Amino acid sequence: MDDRLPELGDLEREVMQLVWAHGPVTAETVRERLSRRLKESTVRTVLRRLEEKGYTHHTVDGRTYVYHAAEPRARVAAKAVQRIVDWFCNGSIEEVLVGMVDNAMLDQQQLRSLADQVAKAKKARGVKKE
Amino acid sequence: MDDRLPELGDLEREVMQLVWAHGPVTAETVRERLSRRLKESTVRTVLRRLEEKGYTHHTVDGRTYVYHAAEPRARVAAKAVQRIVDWFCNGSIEEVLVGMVDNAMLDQQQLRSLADQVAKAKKARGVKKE
DNA sequence: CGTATATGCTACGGTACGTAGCATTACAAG
DNA sequence: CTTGTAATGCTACGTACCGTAGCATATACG
Repeated sequence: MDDRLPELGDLEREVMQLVWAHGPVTAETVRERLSRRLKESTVRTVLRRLEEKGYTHHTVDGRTYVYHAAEPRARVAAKAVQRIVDWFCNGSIEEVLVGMVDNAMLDQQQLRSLADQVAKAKKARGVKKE
Repeated sequence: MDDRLPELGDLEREVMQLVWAHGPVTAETVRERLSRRLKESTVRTVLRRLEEKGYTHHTVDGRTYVYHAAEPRARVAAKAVQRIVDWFCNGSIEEVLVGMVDNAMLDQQQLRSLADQVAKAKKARGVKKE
């Protein structure tokens, strides 16, 4: 339930954004929305690789593959961050946050308000895990 | 002052850990401390690439290159996190933190205590930027 | 001058990724 | 049943990155 997802290339990431943004998608719908105009087979290859990597899974509608995100965007992002933390800071999230504050990406007030938002978000969603 | 550092491979990351952990280092000292036993030239190549990538810079002591970390570990980690946030969450740090809580990497109490620690760390270091 | 040591430069094999072509299959229309 | 169309399956190719290392060269010291 907690596998490490492999990293993504630029195009793969761009495609995942589309998968997350516009519900389940087909190769065609992805192709239409991409900035660059790529061949169908290119898009399909990317989608297939994303599935191999565990980012999506697909269902079949008629003859057409419909791709769904395997995990919500926020969770994937969180895992990516977790990996960073493990790599660079021996698992210490504190150190990273301190670095962010230090780097002016974040200030204390923001951090505090984040704590509130998170608490609210959790409560709003219900306890779900109990 | 705010360039995007390229990503690192596994060995490169391991070497950076040593650079951060044990002050300025030479290729030899890195080699001695590495888990695997690698050739000198290998270590030097890695160090050189790290410098090209902007992670280190070197000074010369006699004939020997001494490598220093270009930026503190926490700052590099923070930048890496920032990149994740940009990629996946359109710059919303909130979303990532919510995801982390959701993923049980972090809970509200931790987050709150982090806010305190960060505040304390900042104060302890002095205002430095004003 | 010769020897040890440090650097400069180049290389090679594997893997990931962007990109795409070709073969094949399935279903619908005639 | 035959044929065309649309979707998939499989393979490939070039480039870049990275782990790994060899060989050539320069320099300090005895």
